[in-house]
Amino acid sequence: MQDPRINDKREDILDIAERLFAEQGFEAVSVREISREAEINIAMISYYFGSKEKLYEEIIKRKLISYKELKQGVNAFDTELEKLMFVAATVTQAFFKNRNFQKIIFREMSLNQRTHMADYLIEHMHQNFQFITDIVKRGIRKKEFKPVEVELTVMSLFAIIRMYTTSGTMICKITNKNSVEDVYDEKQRLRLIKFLRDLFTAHLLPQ
Amino acid sequence: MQDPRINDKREDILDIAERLFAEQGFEAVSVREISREAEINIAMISYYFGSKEKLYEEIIKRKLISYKELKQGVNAFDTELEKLMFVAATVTQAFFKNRNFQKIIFREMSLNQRTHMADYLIEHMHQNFQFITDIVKRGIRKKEFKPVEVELTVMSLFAIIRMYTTSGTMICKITNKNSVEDVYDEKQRLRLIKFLRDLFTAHLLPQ
DNA sequence: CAAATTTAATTAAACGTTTGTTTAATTCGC
DNA sequence: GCGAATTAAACAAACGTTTAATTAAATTTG
Repeated sequence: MQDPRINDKREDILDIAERLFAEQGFEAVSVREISREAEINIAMISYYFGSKEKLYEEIIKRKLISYKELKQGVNAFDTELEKLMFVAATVTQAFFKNRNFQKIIFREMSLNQRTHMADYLIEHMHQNFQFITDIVKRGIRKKEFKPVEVELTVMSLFAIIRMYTTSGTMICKITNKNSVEDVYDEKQRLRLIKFLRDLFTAHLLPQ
Repeated sequence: MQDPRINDKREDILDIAERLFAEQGFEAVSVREISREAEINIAMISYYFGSKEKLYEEIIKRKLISYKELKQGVNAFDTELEKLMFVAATVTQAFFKNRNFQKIIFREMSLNQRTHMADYLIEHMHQNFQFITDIVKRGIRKKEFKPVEVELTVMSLFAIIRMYTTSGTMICKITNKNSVEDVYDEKQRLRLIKFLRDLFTAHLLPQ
């Protein structure tokens, strides 16, 4: 908490390294490449973060969503469907905003490397899951929802948002967009949210 | 095509390397680890495959589904919904059977490494996408389906199967299974297929 | 306030490992 | 005894990290 510019520089390194890790994966990115891109001496990475792996862990932990606001946010809604749709919109927004980060997270969770990190992420994800699962279960109990497969339903919600978020080049090709950026503009975000609303409304509501 | 045992040994190496690449990612696996696990001399990898990267490419290309059978298979069905469900079941089966392979594929597609390989995979995936997209479009034209967002619908189908296939430890935890293997037994496969049927039936059919 | 001193930030160079690949010698099957 | 399969050893290059020296900034002192 000294010179604020020092923390700025630290944040710069974190941002640049995050991008590189998202593009290439942890092992494929060398500390030399990070230092080159961030225009710092290679020794500064050990100096700031201790090691390449600790830098990686800091990148991950700094952005893990605190679902506190989300949990408070849902209270504003009456029906479980509206709560669920609020969650879908919030998660979509967060994923759109931090696409590089999400790439790292989901790649890390699919690896058997750095198992303590994977365990940590799975535990975090599990809690979010549980929170949304409870909404759906409550909806079923109140007969607002059909008696669907709860776990698969919630998993599907994440799966769709995740795939859209992390498969930019693929979706770019499918939807005949010129640039990957076009896949993630405001219009497309709202389009995805509307789609999720339609899909899960048909799936959950009776008739 | 000489001594069949030689090809067996080659296949062994491909299988073992596939597992390692799926677990750890391309860069994290060393040729020494592959040779140790396969109980061969390290030089044999260059001897058989030329290089680590060519070994990797061979692992990928040998299992890319030929969608010929799939395209012929759908002809046995009358309605577009039944065709789509046949595709869903077939893809699920294939993904369940080759989980390690699918992990590699989707990780590779999310990386900006080995861009020619990623481009190749995206092109392949695009064709499969197109095939399924056509089914949905035909269903809409015939008024068998509601006028849904076609691309997002097809993407969702893949997204769900993919997430289920590649997030074993996660799903294991959510569903309170003891072992990851339990997530991928016959019963669970049928459960997932039934879920997909319910979800997309509600999404696609009028009312 | 300026000089002296301490602390922090930054650097170039070197460290010991590990990497993928190659070489040259040897073993094997026919 | 000849060609293919297999081996141990060596290769240069790249890796993450550390060192020791230097510059910059902050603090203390007279």
